[in-house]
Amino acid sequence: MFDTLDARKRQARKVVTRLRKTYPVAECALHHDSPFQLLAATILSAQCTDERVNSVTPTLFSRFPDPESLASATQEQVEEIVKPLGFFRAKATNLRGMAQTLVDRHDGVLPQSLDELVKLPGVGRKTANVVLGTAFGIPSGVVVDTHVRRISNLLGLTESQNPEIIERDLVAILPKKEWINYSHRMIHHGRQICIARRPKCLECPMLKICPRVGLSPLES
DNA sequence: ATCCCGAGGG
DNA sequence: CCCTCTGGAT
Repeated sequence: MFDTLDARKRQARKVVTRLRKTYPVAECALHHDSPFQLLAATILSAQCTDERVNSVTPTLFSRFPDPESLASATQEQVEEIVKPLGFFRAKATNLRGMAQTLVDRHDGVLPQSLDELVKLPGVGRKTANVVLGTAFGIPSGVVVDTHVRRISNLLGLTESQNPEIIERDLVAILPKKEWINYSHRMIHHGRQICIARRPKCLECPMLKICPRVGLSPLES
């Protein structure tokens, strides 16, 4: 769609402008009171809406508010709490392993580098970028989740389906200042307007710059 | 490429 | 019934 790097940068600028105008406050929707809790909530958010994560984290964090307490929890205790989220065995295992690793190797404190965060059980680039950007204000990359992937493809900002390549493409055309906000706003946009199943194109602030329009019937 | 896993929408 | 929801590990 956009052949040159320059063309994609121009498109990216338009997208960023309209996102900022439409969603002035870009915030993380996962409830948390500490970087550790944000990390735990983000691990739980895999293949599951943030609302559902928020429905179990009050219980989880009231019983296990920090790495030490979560590391000492039993598998059954954690599974019971996270069961409604799906993947409950893997998520419970990852949460406990993550907490145990923090206690054993990091003095119970979150490392502030992508390389170290990614070594924690259940933590990939997406989760590490969320924590670095949102909890520590360190823009180490762009968070690429299902919404960012889908809409970035739709808007012609990348052609790839591979999250790592998508992140590389986005990093190349977005100002570093916008990395964190871009993801938060895209995720919000994906949930409210550009919904995967049934996009509300007629309400979309980016209708005029969306290459999809004209190629297929407009969704209401 | 496949598995983990459950809930809700269309 | 199929798809999607802030993925990650094997």
